[in-house]
Amino acid sequence: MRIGELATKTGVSVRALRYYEEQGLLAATRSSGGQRHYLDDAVDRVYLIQMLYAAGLSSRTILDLLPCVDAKVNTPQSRAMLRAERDRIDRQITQLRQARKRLDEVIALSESPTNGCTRTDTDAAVA
Amino acid sequence: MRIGELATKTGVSVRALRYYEEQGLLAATRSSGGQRHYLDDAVDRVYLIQMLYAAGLSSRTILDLLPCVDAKVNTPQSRAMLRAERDRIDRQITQLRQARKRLDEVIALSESPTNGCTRTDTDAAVA
DNA sequence: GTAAAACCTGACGTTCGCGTGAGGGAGAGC
DNA sequence: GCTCTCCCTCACGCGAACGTCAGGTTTTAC
Repeated sequence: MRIGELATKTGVSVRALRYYEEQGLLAATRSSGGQRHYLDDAVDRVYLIQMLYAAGLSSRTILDLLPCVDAKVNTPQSRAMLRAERDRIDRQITQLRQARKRLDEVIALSESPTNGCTRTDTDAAVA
Repeated sequence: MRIGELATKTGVSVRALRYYEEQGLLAATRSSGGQRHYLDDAVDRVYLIQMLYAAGLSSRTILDLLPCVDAKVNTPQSRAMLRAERDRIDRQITQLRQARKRLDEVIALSESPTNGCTRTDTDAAVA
């Protein structure tokens, strides 16, 4: 398939797909005219890349990890890298949970009936 | 205390603290010579700001939320904002867990003894 | 009173993951 | 062969959270 189709299938912009290629994350063959052609499994590849981006990994880190995910590389170094990233994600989840907890406390306080100035949306609608 | 002390106490750079003030997140009094002076509770304030940054909130969002955290503002709008951010954090945690799961699968595979090319660090040390 | 820290205000630089034209070729339908 | 859509390669822009000089002032220590 060509780049436009891959873009609509994955919901990722054409610009982003070209950027992924530039970063070495997504390979494509070229037609005689220079246009990119992708195999069907590129769709999953893009999803995977997006997932890792969403997890806060940089292009560089993803580039290092992809060969491990493809099981083409399996060295002590690559496994250490995988574990390091997993641990980083764990720490990030912990941080997020702390922030969430903190926000929850504030929300609970602001919605508590003991707080004089609490007003619900329905109150506001009535008023 | 002055800005340098606050920086070392919190582990945040002097530049960052000045940036927080610029964004309206962190107030400071000034000496006659123009130098910033902070109260002791500024330390906790900085930790809170860092926590919210780590949770992916922008300066602007933090600026909007801080009065709620200080319980100085409690309107239907502010509560909706708090809940919206909490939900965003929840979604982010979900995404992170997915990525973590994916990495874990890869790690399990790479460390599985059925995988021919698995080699532990101790193996490497022996070899 | 003098030197060394520590501090001040601009203001430009950096990184990342793209968005957004500009200007032109490739490919499919008629 | 013509047009229309899709695609190509530069290449600049951006927004966020600071880093990093430059050039000058304040505070502190001796």
